[in-house]
Amino acid sequence: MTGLRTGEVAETAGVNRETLRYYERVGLLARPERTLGGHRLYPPETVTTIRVIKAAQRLGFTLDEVADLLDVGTHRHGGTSPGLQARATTKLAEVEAKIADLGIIRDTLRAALAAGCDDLVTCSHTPSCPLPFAGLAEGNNADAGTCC
Amino acid sequence: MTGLRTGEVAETAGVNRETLRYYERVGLLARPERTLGGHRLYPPETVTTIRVIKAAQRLGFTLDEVADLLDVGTHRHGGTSPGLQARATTKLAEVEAKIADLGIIRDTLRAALAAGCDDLVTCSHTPSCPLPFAGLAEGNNADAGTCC
DNA sequence: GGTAAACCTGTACCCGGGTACAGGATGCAA
DNA sequence: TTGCATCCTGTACCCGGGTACAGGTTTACC
Repeated sequence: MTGLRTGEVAETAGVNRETLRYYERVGLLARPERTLGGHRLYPPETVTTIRVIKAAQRLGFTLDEVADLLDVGTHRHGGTSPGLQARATTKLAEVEAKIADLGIIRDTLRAALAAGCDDLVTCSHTPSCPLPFAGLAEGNNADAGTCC
Repeated sequence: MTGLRTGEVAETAGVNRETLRYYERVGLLARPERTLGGHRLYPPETVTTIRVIKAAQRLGFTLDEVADLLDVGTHRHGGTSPGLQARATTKLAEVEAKIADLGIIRDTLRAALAAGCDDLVTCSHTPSCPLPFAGLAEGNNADAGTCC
């Protein structure tokens, strides 16, 4: 009847105690044994599971996806859902897209700094402004040249 | 007593009508004039304001920050808060940090794919596994050996 | 056997950025 | 004047990922 208690697991894994309850609630952690008095007794590998969850989360997976991934690991008999390799490939594409997107944003911010923009509303009327006020088709033409 | 009505502004600016009410609620849009019956009558520049908001949002600013930026533009007399240049500099650093972070994640996913990981739980017990189950923020990149 | 720390439960709340009603009132054209 | 589109208000809900009580047990140690 050994096992780790909530506080021990939480501290070892570096998460809040409430987080353990939360993970149990949403099905990420199996319901552990209990003492006679009702206190949770976690098997030691729970700490590993939580680290796995946190690592996957850090890779960009949502908790729902992590739950699927853990299921894949534990009872992958039917093979109905794609495995980690397939999901990682998908996720990699997402991450790369996000990086590209942020690259554009970074370049835009740099351009705004270089152009000396200091007032969004003025900029939005200035044709030479690098900020992407997409589709300001009509509207009055302000002076060209230096922005804002 | 002319002006654009909610639906016109929403459609022209490409947002939901409810979003206008929401922006008004949180102080991003000034409360517009009303008809005698209580319908909102927006000045035409509201469309521009909304586009500015959306553009700033896309650059990574939160709505709170956008509100500040718009205030800076309209009554920047006291000069108590930093201007767009300063904020953009800060935001640029944040974006660059996020890009770097995602780069690590991308590399990790690639390593996991290269190593053939297909089971998180097994991986977590395998010393050669490239997945970062222990230390996350330290930027440890593993080489792709065979895993799992 | 006393006391303090740890634990239990349920419920509500937080963040940001909106969206979705329901039930009335207005605006505008025919 | 009628009919329908549009608009009004307030309130509640959504997403993800937790956090924070309050009020009551249980466990551990001395």
